[in-house]
Amino acid sequence: MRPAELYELLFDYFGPQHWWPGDNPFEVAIGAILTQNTAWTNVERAIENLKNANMLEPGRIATAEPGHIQGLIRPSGHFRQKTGYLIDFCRHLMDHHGGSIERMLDQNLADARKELLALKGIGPETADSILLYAGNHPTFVVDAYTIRICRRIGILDSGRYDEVKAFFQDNLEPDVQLYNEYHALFVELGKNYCTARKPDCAGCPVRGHCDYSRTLEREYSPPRN
DNA sequence: ACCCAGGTGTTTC
DNA sequence: GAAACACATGGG
Repeated sequence: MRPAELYELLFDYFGPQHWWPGDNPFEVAIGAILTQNTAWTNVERAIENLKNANMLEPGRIATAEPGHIQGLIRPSGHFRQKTGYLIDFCRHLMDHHGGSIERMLDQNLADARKELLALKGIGPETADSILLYAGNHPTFVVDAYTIRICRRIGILDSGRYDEVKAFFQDNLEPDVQLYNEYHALFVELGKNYCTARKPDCAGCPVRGHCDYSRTLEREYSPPRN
């Protein structure tokens, strides 16, 4: 099965996903950091707390007391670590882009990506999420679901981020809306069917294409706690 | 009481 | 390089 066929299958089954939830590019970026290894419902609480405290602004977070931010984003988990990430990110925006994430992302894709990856707490997936969902750049987002599902289906063997990303970008047109839906559909499929360590194939839209039993012994899982 | 969640950084072979 | 571990809350 090719990437374009898989997309069609998933889209026909799940429909449009309307990602990314968020009122503006800055909120999307904050959400991308907060959702690292964390359920989205917990991130919603954290973002709501930031809004209610009138702290969802680059200038506010950049100069905030860490303890203040920690208390607000506590529900999203890893809250001390993520507080540092948020403050560093916002200071960078203030120091280099006048506090405007739009300005930061309004440059060519490669340069913007490199700049994001240089920040502490922003790895490849978070960088690509921000570029795609906040900056409308055509960059394919890879996550643990993407890797696990592709290996089970057997359309891909590598578990390395850059190789998986390249596989999709080499086999699809660089289309922002396509990449947007595709990643969201992988997450939806992963949450509902291709769960970690369990087949759970009843009703799965890729049932019949899946090679779970063969790949079980070298199943991909994210880092354990 | 487990296991997991829209990862990343650090340490250690 | 690649594994292994820390980071942490909330839901199933």
